[in-house]
Amino acid sequence: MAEEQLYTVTELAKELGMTPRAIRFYEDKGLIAPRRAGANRVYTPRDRARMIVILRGKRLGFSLSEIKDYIELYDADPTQRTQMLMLKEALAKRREQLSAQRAAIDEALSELDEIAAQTEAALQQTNPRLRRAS
Amino acid sequence: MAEEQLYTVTELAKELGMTPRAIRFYEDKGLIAPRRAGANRVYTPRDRARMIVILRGKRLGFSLSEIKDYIELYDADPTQRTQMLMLKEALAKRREQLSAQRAAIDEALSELDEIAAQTEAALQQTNPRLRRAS
DNA sequence: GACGTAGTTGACGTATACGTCAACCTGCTT
DNA sequence: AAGCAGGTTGACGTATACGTCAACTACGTC
Repeated sequence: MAEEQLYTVTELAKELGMTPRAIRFYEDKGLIAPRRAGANRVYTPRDRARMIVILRGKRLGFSLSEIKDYIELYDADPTQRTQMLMLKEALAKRREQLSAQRAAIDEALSELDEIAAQTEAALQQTNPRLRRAS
Repeated sequence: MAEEQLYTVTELAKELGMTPRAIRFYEDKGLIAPRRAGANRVYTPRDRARMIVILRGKRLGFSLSEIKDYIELYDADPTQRTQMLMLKEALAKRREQLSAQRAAIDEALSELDEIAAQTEAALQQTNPRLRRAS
């Protein structure tokens, strides 16, 4: 049996580029439940993998409670079709949201450019060098 | 002299698709300061125009305090070059942020699609119809 | 045995943009 | 006079994801 690497909160946090506080917070929210050595949290590679999944969820813009829901489904049975289908649906939904956000940003960008152009034009009017040059 | 249209909070709110509470909130934050008739707020077309500028700022993703700052600059003197230049800079900066957000969303989208593909593949494995068909 | 390091819990703070009361005032109408 | 619509302020609540602090415990060391 290969010895499993074990981590403390601080170690795991450092490895994953997060703070111990955040990890404990996720535990409070029921996203992860490490074993204990006395009162101290002890994380296994499995826990580490789980944290990575959580972080990926965050990157994708899911809220902690959404992440929790999907992790729980997965915990129940990773091979269940129903759960896969739900995941697919959730992904599609999130895709929609992201696309919408993207579109909103694009709109904001063009409105912003418009304003910038107007500002630029106004600047030309008052530009001391150009006032005579034109 | 044409009679200036005057609005109550509720009227202005309705016209601009917002709530009276929001308008009062902006006032608290120093973004707008309507006249009063006794204790009641009275908005002029100028105030209305100002609110529209505020709303545009929000659409562009500026925070209320940022909006306040730029409105104040504009109040000081709308034709000052310096202020125009500062505005231009702020717009450019915001443009950066938005582009970055857009890029982040694009990344999230492809990561999401990747996961969806994996999920799909896993589904194929367990799909009762396809298990024999293939 | 005092000390430093690390860990624990619980409580409170932070930021943003309002929503939701509650209690009160006011003018106008019936 | 009574009532209603609509306005006012102030205080507290909401949601999210932690940060910060305080007070305490446990462990190994010198």
